[in-house]
Amino acid sequence: MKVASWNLNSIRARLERLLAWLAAQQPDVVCLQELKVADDEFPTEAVEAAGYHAVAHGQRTYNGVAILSRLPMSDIEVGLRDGVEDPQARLISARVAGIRIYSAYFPNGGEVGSEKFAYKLAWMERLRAHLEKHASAAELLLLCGDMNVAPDDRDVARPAEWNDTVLCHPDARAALRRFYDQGLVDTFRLHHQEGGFYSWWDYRLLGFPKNNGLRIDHILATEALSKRCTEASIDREARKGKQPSDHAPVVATFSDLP
DNA sequence: ATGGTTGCTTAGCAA
Repeated sequence: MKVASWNLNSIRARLERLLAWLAAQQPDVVCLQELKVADDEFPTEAVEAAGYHAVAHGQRTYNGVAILSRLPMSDIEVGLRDGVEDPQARLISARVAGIRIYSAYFPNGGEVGSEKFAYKLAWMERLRAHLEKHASAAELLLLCGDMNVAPDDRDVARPAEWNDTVLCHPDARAALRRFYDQGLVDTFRLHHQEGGFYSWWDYRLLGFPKNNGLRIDHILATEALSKRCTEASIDREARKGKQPSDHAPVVATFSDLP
């Protein structure tokens, strides 16, 4: 089973790119983030014509997450459902072939010390608590998404420029490590201990031509699933060309699954 | 370098 995660930065602006990528790469499951459309504007027909079921949790202008799957999905869950009043559409999950798969768009966090940064850290802790409650260590589970955290300096082209930002701040990295401590494995790191691989390049800094990138999009797997992860990669090619998303798709392949 | 670009929505916000 080939699973991907991709922050599209608007599914409306990126639909043709998405369809071309699905046709070329043939993933079985794709977790999407930053749809920026309400559910009634999600391009369900185009995705189904490409051979994928789709479930989405969107909102107008901001955020929005979805899962595309060639296999049927069941037990759809939307949001954190922890009693906190939160209108931001950042989480959806579905069961596919016996695996619970989450598509998550972690808050960016704005500036260190801001309200947004506090919300980011709180949201990460809410998600961790949700997984602790709903996902046992033995369960087959994937947490995929734009996590807006580069795990360590290997994942940052220019650490000195980024270490004081919300993407690399020690508190953000510590919050991400708590997912690892809970038994989730970074599938990309599993196969690539060396640095120099990135999934996001800032439009503003002209980051892609300078390769001033960070690895902030991740596919985390429970230990049982991680043992079946045969390869992991980042499709840097998909960041090239006209009107790209600022993110590249990240991919992980699992054996002994449909 | 407190810069720069992109998308959504329509001048300003978010990333």
